[in-house]
Amino acid sequence: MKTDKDDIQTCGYTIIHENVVSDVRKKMLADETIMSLAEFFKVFGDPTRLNILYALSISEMCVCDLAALLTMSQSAISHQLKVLRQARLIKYRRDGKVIYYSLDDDHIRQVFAQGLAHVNE
Amino acid sequence: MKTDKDDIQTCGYTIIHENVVSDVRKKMLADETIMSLAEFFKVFGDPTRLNILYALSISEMCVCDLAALLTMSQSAISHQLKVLRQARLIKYRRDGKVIYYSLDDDHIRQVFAQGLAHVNE
DNA sequence: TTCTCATATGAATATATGTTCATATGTCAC
DNA sequence: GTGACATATGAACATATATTCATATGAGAA
Repeated sequence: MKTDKDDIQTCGYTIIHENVVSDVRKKMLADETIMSLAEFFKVFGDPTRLNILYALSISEMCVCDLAALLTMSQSAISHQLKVLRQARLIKYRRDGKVIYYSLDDDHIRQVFAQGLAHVNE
Repeated sequence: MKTDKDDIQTCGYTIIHENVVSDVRKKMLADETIMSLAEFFKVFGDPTRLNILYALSISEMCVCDLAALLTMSQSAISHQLKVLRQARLIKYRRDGKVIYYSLDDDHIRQVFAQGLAHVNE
């Protein structure tokens, strides 16, 4: 029967605390869950998208309004809106030629709040 | 005195709803705040860092333990730990040759919870 | 239909980012 | 001091990503 010592190499994978590692391993999140979480937070990791989300948390807006507000090209805004749509964070409605975007997730404001709590600590 | 119509061009910056835009503009976050927020969330936007943070939310761990747990190189883990340190999300203590990392932010678990709420909806 | 305008999207480009590899640092044991 | 080991770090590389540019789509007006 092998002892702990036998497993210790150069830290190619020295498990210094086997019990801790195996214990934590049991409680880790599933890979897909981690992946989904990372995708979710990645969306918040860009200033443009944060600005869009924050603006939409104040009022429904059309693409042109957002472009004017953020002084960015319509194309850039549209591309980011697509990302936000795919993340199921925003929804839209069409009125003639104009498309109005708004938030489609209840957690967004809370996520903002928690981020701000960290930033303003 | 110019009317709204005068401002409408090709949408190079057509402000379709001037009142909405000026109204929202007043309530927007400061640029630095948005930047800090983006930096904060960007840290959560990577599976490796999420795994590390989640593991540390269960137990304090050393670098080798984390490498073994996540089946990644010590170097890769160290680099990500540096990112997490710079984001002030983790702290460490030294015990001989071993360095133990742990969470250094109370919001982390809540941020996880909110992310999971979105993912599991 | 044809024109205009609001929006969407594909391709290209520049920049950011995660991992690896090699090496450096720091601590303990001898 | 020297050697072993845990960790840190700089450079290189490959991949991801945000914006721009050009163009396409879709809807109302004439």
